[in-house]
Amino acid sequence: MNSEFTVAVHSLVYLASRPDRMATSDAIACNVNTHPSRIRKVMSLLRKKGYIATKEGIGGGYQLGCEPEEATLADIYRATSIGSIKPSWCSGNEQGECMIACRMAAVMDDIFSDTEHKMLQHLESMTIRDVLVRIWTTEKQP
Amino acid sequence: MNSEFTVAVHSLVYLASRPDRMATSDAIACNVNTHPSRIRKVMSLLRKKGYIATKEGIGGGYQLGCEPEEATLADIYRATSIGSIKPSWCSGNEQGECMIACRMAAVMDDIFSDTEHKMLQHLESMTIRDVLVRIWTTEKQP
DNA sequence: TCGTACTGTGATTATAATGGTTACAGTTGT
DNA sequence: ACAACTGTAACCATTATAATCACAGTACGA
Repeated sequence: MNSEFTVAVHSLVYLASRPDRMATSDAIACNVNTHPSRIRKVMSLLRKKGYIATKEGIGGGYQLGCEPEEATLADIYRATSIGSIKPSWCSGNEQGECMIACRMAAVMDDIFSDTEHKMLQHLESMTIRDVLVRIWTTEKQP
Repeated sequence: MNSEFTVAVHSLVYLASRPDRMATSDAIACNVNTHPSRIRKVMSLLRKKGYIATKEGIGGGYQLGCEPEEATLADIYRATSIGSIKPSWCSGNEQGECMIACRMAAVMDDIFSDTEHKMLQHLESMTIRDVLVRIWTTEKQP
């Protein structure tokens, strides 16, 4: 899982928590604890999938483009991190003679793909609203 | 998922494919396509969990310490990659005033932990033997 | 018992991935 | 026109990853 997912979920939860469901990249970045430019990049991904509406120019910023109880973590994962379960390094050698060396990468690909699918099924069960509720009900660590 | 998992699975499948279920780190490294030293490090993790027996000295090497149909990918994941689903970067600020900034990291930790658990349930259903069979039955890409 | 072929592990280096930062063009309300 | 925003690309710093090196320890066999 890459950290764009974390940034995306945090940003959406933050927006969902605001009365007008709006904020600038500066305000979000400050809450997420990263750079506004990074927020804008992630928001750009979310906008393409309709989870965010943007308003440029003065008084602009980002607004939630969906209901918090409708956006699932699976949606967010698909928008920001699809494929990230698979490590970039691959074993074996496609051109070799040995069947194992030659086919392992493809078999592992399938396994990662199946595993990601299972993971998505799980993420499907959690929404942005659920995350917000978890925050409200989690005891602050002493 | 980190690539130690890939190395571990590949190595075990390779061993399982050999008549005597033995090989040196050099032979495994050559098949996996990495450095023998890396293989030895991963084998070290697997040995601690009993999936591998090692024999030092001349004529030594690694031998499968389990039945291929008993070692699940979940076992291998636990031995090599536990926790790797969680990105190293965390959002928010634990010391802050804002509930969201303050608690998001902990909530995301829980989510990652639950998700990893689901992933393990899935990996539980596949064994080293299954991976070997997949390799034997997968058509080589043209 | 010495030499060779192994493993075990720490240290170092090279490379790739990640996150932070800057820069600047485009947009919009005042 | 200008100030306050977003959109994106480019670049730099840091971190993570994989490769490599180094060398001590072990075991077999001549």
